[in-house]
Amino acid sequence: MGGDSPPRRIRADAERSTARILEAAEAVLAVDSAASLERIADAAGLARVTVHRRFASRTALLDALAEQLSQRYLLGLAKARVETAPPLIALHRLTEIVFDLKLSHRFAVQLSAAITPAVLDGLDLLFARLRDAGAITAADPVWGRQVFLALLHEVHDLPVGSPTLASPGAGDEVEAKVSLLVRTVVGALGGSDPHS
Amino acid sequence: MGGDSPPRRIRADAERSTARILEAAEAVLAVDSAASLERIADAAGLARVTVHRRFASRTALLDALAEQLSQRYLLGLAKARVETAPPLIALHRLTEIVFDLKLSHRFAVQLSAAITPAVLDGLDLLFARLRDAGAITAADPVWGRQVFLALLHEVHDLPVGSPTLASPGAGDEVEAKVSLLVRTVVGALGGSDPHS
DNA sequence: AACAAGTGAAACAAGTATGTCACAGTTGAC
DNA sequence: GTCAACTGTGACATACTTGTTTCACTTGTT
Repeated sequence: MGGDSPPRRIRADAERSTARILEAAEAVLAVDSAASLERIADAAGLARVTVHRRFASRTALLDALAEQLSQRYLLGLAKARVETAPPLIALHRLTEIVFDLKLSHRFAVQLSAAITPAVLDGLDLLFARLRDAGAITAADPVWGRQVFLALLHEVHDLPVGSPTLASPGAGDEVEAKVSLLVRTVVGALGGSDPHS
Repeated sequence: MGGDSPPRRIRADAERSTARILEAAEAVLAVDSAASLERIADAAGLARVTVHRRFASRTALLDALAEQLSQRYLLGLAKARVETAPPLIALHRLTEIVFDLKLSHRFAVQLSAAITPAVLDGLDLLFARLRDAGAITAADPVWGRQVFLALLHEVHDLPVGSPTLASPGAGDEVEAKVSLLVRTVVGALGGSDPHS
């Protein structure tokens, strides 16, 4: 009784729509996590029906979004060479990469499904390596991970004029934030200040 | 043309209902910030109509809740003697008090109206005093306040079995969390470890 | 005891969000 | 160019939430 799945080709058109919907959803939901599908569709420049055609339900859209964010985190962990690079360097690089994603981390974390076990494992490994290298004294990598994620938000949407970011030279804005985060996290976890 | 406000006595009955509704709202909204008034009414053991009688609208309920939380924070700041006590002691005491409130801080902060300017000022004063006393090196009290609030969440709902909380003796559970928070915040803000 | 205040049940109205459908027109793939 | 896939418009059904009103009943206050 096997009805063959009809040979439904997916047009390049449709795939672009899917991408635009996900993009719009990320932006809109970051501001208001209860935003309607209509507002997401508007932001994507598409009709609401199209959203329903690409995603069976609101939940399906949320799931797809979580999956996408999760993939980005995993890619970031890989690019930062969390497993092999000197852990302090990896932490610095990972922060840079995550900032570059420019996604709303507050939303990403709130969307618990985006932080998959694999992502957690990667982060835990990083903080275990930081501990083993003596960069921090906090024994529990889970605690390190939580502190990192919590402070990530705060640093990320820190107003640009903040005195806290005042860098000596007319340095890079992002670089200042990354340095602040690394310094703060390491300090919070009982490390000696890795200052120059 | 001044119509006297009708001499409407407020029965003790009604005041209890109001309190129960606020209590239930705090608990329910902490889990799901978009929970319906019906679910709040159920949690309060009252009918939905009664909620509407005590609070003109959903917004009015939210406002009242924010007001209540704000008052608790202010009382906590006063009891911790943020303005006069040695700042490190005040930080420790304030953390204890806020934990005792047992309210969902994640929700309280999300409910931005609860953190009124007066509360912010109190916190900023505390971190300015910590800086002046040399307990921390972070110059910007605003940054200190943000770090404090962010880490407050993490420490507050830390699982009890966490290795991070392992205290030498069979010490107080809350005391361990308070110490961890103070240590972490001070470290994050560049203070020398106030360890024994 | 008397009266005002409070409550629950039930019904109602209005608004909004989700999800589906049919139809006509457009666009990509071969 | 042909056909299937894709899209927008408009309409529809359903469900949920907020807010109001009426009525009968209970409870606090004096």
